[in-house]
Amino acid sequence: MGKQMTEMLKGILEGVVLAILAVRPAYGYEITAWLREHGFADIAEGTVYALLVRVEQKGLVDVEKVPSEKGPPRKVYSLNAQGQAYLDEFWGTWSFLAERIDQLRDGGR
Amino acid sequence: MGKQMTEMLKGILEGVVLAILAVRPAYGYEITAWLREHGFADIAEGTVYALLVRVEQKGLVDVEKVPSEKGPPRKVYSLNAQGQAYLDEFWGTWSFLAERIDQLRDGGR
DNA sequence: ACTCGGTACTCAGTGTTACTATCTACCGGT
DNA sequence: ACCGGTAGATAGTAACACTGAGTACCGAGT
Repeated sequence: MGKQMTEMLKGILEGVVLAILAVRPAYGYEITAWLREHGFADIAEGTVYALLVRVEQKGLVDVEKVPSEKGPPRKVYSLNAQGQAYLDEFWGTWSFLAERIDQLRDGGR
Repeated sequence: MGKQMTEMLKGILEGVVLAILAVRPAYGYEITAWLREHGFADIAEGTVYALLVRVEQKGLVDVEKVPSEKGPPRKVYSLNAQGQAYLDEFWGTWSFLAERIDQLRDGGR
């Protein structure tokens, strides 16, 4: 994947992950797999975990340790009220940006 | 403007500026003004100049000094072939991302 | 019993990017 | 002579995703 994608993901990936958590709670490994399946091909594992730590510290998600049948216990993240508010704001910002940029593409004005 | 916007702009602003230059050549101050008028309200002046230096060093634009009636000479930037190629790639990346994210918004899948 | 592959998470260090704040410089009008 | 608007440059900072390595746990095959 290009460097462009990498840079564009900044500030977007966080919203994407929160959007995933809005559908249903999930744990890091699962989210990474989901992203890979859905076209965000080359997102490093470490990136997702680091991001989850950040959103946890910001208080946007609740965490629950769940023992796994294979491997170490899973940290299952779920969106809380504050996270939902943040996500709503994210969609607002995204809509605004996407609109401006699509406008820019067809016609330059 | 929120911190979210700031972070989202990373990797996008460069494409936006190149898209502006694709329509017609322009200089830094002009680009800043254009951005302000078109809703990218709080982009600091220094940001645009730094960005222009970057794209110039990457060889994506040609530069021409044009004496101004007011103030110091303008550095007029115009998109060259390499810049056009980069811009095309940017649109490709953007389309991909925008599609995934819009998909994510309505329904989570 | 022992390795091996898959699952799951952690962490230190790096590079890119936009912001802030400040500075230089030129011009016309008062 | 000064001031506001035009035009550009620069040093330092913070945020974010990446790289690369490491830890740990389990079940199946040999």
